[in-house]
Amino acid sequence: MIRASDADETGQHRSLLQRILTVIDAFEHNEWDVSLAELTRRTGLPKPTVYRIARELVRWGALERTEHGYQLGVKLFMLGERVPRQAALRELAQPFLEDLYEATHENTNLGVLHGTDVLYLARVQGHRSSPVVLRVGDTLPAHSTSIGKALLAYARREVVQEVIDAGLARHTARTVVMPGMFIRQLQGVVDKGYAVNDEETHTGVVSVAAPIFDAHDEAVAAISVTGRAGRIDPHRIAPAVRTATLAISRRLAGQGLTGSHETPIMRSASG
Amino acid sequence: MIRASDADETGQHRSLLQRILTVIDAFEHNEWDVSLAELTRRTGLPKPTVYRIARELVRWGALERTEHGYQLGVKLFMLGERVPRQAALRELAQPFLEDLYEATHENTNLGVLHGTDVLYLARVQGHRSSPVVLRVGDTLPAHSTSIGKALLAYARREVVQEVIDAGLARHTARTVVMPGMFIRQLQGVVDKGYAVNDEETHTGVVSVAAPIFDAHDEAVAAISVTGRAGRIDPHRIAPAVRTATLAISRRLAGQGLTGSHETPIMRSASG
DNA sequence: CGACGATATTCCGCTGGGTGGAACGTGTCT
DNA sequence: AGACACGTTCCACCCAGCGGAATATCGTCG
Repeated sequence: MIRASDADETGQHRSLLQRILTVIDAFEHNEWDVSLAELTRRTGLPKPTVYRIARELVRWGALERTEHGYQLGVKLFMLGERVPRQAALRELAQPFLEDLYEATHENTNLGVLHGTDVLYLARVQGHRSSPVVLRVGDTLPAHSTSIGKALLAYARREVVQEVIDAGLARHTARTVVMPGMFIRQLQGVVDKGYAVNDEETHTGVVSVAAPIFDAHDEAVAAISVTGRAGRIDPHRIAPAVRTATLAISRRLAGQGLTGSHETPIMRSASG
Repeated sequence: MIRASDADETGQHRSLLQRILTVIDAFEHNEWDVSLAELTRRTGLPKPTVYRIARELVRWGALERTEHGYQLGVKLFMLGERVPRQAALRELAQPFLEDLYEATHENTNLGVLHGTDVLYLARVQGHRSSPVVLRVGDTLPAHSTSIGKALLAYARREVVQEVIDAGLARHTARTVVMPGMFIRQLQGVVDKGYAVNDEETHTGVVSVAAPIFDAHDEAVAAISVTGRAGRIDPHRIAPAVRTATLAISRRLAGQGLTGSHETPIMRSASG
């Protein structure tokens, strides 16, 4: 049996740190009142243990007490905003997202690759936005989003292979699920300079994305505009998206923001 | 002496949990390459301890390895976006922030009270924004910001007293530092329905804010528009801000979002 | 080139912080 | 009142975590 004796798989939590993280991880998106008993159930940890950990986390601010339980605390929000790469990209891209929104009045998004998914870092959302519930911090499969395709088109082969190996899961009738077709699409993205999502994630929703390059010409993020099929024409909007991403790329290169690590942008004055 | 015998003050870290949090807390805003030695210094913890904790946190994703050290990891960003109250308010307010930005082309902000400070939850920032560096997740003293005054004007007496007790620190020549004057200003806010910051935080920067009320008529957040003094007239913009906050308040009440705790907004379908 | 200083990483025997089963207190059903 | 579920406290056991010290690694001097 390959099954190691560690016996984590099912939720064996050796170290305290593991347990703490398990507790925090037990909270789903936007849950506002998880009881201690519920946490005990989800984590599989003994009740007193969860109780103590939760109490300490509350003291720190990572959790907050609610009427009948706990919720994630404001401290985590503040910490999340400190994460350097995310913060830097967001800050740089935001004005351009605004421009795009103002020009199109459709949702505009900023996303990066995170494994085989797209992680959304920022989003400009108006009143009559598309029906899709998509929050900053959420992830979607890379192969069925315009941002994902825009990034994969310029990514290393292994990354693309990883996505294909993970399986091109079908979400709608139009989702591209054949590896050959998918790779051909990515080549098309390089040719045109932008990627289109034609109802491949949600029926009735289309989007167009273009990549942002850093100083090393690596595609580190992408911007997309999303809207209802029929109401917007991705190919007509594409030039605007490209204009924005080119501008951002230029700034990024100027500031020296590099690839996945080492982010010398906005370093403190001590440098 | 009030000083408890706990002996935390200087950095006595009894429990492992304390230590972990100390390590995470050691990261400042947007730091992208903190060495292990530096963390050791900041936390005051033994080197091997910091090393082990950092390694585990990297495994989990709360930290990431960089060329010569660590930075806060994407996992924290994702967690931060899960925090229910912040996420709910942001999502609700964002379209209106966009409206205000489009109408004024000045920075628009969403903030809440956090102790005696204002915590900024969202921000719409254009190209020719004011010179003030203000990031989402940052805090500023409540008494010298328009959002802070808008919220304090409707807050309970104790909260206002707390701010005054903390000291009305002077930031510019125009900062209101006299308690009596300050309280009179807050009464003026209630009369007019909006609060103005007239170069009280940064010279040359003015702003105007109005509060957002929940179903219990508690002021839970506020929206502001910020711009260079002379270029914008707070009193002229105020009606637009108020229109936005009234609309948000109505939606908030409709969804039943309540005060500081228990946030039934967007609860999962199980409810 | 070798010595030095600063850093990252590993080692290992000791110990006290964390553990979790059990008991207790409280609120809410039928 | 009894039954149940939940939050909270207790306490004796014990192993996870500790941290001083040793080792490895790197860059930078004289």
